[in-house]
Amino acid sequence: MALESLQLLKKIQEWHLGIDRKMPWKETLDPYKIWISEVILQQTQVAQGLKYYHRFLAAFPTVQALADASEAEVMKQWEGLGYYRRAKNLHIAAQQIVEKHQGRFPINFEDVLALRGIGDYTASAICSFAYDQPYPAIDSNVERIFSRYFGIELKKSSASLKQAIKQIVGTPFKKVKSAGELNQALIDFGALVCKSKTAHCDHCPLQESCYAYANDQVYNLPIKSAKKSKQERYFHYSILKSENQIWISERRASDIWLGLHEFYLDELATKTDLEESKTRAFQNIVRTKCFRKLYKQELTHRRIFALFTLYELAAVQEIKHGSWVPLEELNSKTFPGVIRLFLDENMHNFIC
DNA sequence: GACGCGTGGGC
DNA sequence: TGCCCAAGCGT
Repeated sequence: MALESLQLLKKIQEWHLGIDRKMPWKETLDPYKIWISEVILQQTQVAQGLKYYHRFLAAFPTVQALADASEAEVMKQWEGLGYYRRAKNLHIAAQQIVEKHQGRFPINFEDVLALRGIGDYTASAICSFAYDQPYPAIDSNVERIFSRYFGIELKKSSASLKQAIKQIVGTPFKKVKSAGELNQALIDFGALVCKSKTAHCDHCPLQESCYAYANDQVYNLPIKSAKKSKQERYFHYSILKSENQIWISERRASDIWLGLHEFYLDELATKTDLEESKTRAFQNIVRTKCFRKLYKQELTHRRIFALFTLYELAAVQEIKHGSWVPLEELNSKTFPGVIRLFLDENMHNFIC
């Protein structure tokens, strides 16, 4: 028999008393720092985000500092973390805060939710952690706990599952002492006990009343959506070099790697096309160097293959949608993983 | 509601 | 190895 929701929440809070999961953003009530941590942690593991959290706050200690920075500086701090729209949106939201809230992070839930890149989860997390407002922060950890415990057969990440959980916890959430601590307890419980792939049912305090455990459904809940096949894409990059400058452009379309830089790109239809791709006819080519290695980068829904060719040109020439930058400045630009890897391995060869 | 968006780690 | 997943959001 399942516990009443208030009892369930109290059990999880009780469990949390014995947990010591130290993280820097737990040590502060500064909504700015909490905001940055929450955005970094969107779809990102703590171990991966920790370094970026410290670096980002050192570079931009306040909302005002972030708003005043250039987009390029913000992107550079985010390089390697992925989901680059998050960085762009942080920058936009900082400017929203300066314009609409005099640079002070808003306190009202609706005002927080209105900021770019902040959805229901992040607004709830910030308002409960920083201000102790009674909003349940329903992330994938929390979905998993309730879906399993009560046997809610709804799809992971679906609005219906979130709504069902809100129904269950809405009233009890207002009765517990600290909403922030409760949200933290739920997230930690999902991350440490009711885990996705290796749940620790053996020492779970809720085992005896858990629906999924009793019915052997732990790994079937919440319902997973059907996996899509991974599409492959084939990029041939021409690195144009002249007078010790390199031509780069910024990715602007609604595509992967928004806001990151790249070299002159030809996208090809097939892997054979890429492997057999000929050198290109740029003007005034002095020398051509083909790098034979086929680079590969796995994204969640894509597999990128990339080949690189270096062209030394007699003179800098105007090419649309990009600009020439000194070779020494290349490392200060922001590149996707596969280009960064290529540069790290080959940049010393650029000196002809 | 479905899809696209990155990277690193676990098994 | 290949596949799944991780403190989601915007379109």
